[in-house]
Amino acid sequence: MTTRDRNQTEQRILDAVGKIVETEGFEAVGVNAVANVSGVSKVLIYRYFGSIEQLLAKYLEDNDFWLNTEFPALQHNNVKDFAKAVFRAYIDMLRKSPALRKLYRWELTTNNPSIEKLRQRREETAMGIINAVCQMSGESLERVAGISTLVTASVPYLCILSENCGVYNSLEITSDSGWNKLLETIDFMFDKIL
Amino acid sequence: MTTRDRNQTEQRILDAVGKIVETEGFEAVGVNAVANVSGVSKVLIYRYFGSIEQLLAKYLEDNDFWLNTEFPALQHNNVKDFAKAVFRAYIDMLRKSPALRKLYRWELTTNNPSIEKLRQRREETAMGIINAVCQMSGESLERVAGISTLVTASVPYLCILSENCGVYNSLEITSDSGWNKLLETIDFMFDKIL
DNA sequence: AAAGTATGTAACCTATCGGTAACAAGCAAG
DNA sequence: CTTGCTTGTTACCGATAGGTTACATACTTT
Repeated sequence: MTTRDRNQTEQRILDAVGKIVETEGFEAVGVNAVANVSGVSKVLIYRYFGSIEQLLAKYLEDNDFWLNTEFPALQHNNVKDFAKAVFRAYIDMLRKSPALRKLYRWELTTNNPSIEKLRQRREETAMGIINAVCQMSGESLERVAGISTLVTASVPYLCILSENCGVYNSLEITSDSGWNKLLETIDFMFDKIL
Repeated sequence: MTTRDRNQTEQRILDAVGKIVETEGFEAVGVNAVANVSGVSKVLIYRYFGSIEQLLAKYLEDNDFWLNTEFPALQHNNVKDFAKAVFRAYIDMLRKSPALRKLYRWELTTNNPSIEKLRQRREETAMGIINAVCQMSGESLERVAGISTLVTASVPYLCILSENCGVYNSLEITSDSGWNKLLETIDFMFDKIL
């Protein structure tokens, strides 16, 4: 394009990254692919972003992927409902966002400074919530962390898997039907445990 | 090599696949890589196996990756101990085998007939166990399937992640320490729920 | 108007990928 | 011995990857 507008060009490049990420994942984000999808010469990618790594870093920065949904305000009266709501939001987030699913998938095959930073922020957010639940419920840190881990680790796995596989343990993970059953189980678990 | 022994050559190729899978994962298994690692001309890979897909199919067939550990014999007297033992075995299996971790990782990014077959067999095995637990405990299928899903989905996720990340929700997923805490939580959960 | 800088493209380079053709050498059967 | 099949290697092909060089065009500044 001969628009001669650096800001617009940069945005065009970043938009192309987003499109590729959503459809094919971070693994597919290369100079040639971005150049083709954006319609911009690949030279400009290097000129404006330095490298693909830095381009991806910028993309991650723009779409702030560290646990960004505003979590339901801490309701100090009811621990169980709070915990349930948090996980519900977490599941919704991952089920709705292809890009986020692709990010979680990418993290399983790759490691780099951007990802480590993301993980660190996520860890902080998660531990904040976990500590809050600990105080509210009187349960031990290990217990709450353990339960939380079972849920927050299985969810991305199932969400990623659902793009290739329809049924897991007889649950339809591609439709609300299966996820509602899972949510019921999670609710039940918190009722019994917390 | 000029050994002139087809069986041995085929084995050499398959061994190379195994080595690549364990270290770099299924994504890295290409003709050139296999040829280099095995020291065999890549022409022979095509001649003896047809394609990389078929080579991988053979590899998966040889190392039977469908939930293959002999699970603790069904103890009809104690449901909880049975469930705990099953998951303990599952975790051990995944933590011990790099190849199996790589397989689970591969399944999240790829789909093909071999993988679908694996998933189907796994589904059957899992549902066999789940149904057994249902009958023993009197719990509903949805409940048992839900709980089982939380565990069997979070475990591969954490095992894969542990190759790039040391701590998750304050748990050390790279050492026994973290996993023991998780096992305690699982035990606790079964005590409270089943 | 002239010089310098910012924006853009086309063309090229090297490396590597999957895949094949052509050829060399061993071995078995007539 | 010679014919024919099997096992093996070398060398090549086209496609595509990341990355760079060289050049054209516009805008800004003096």
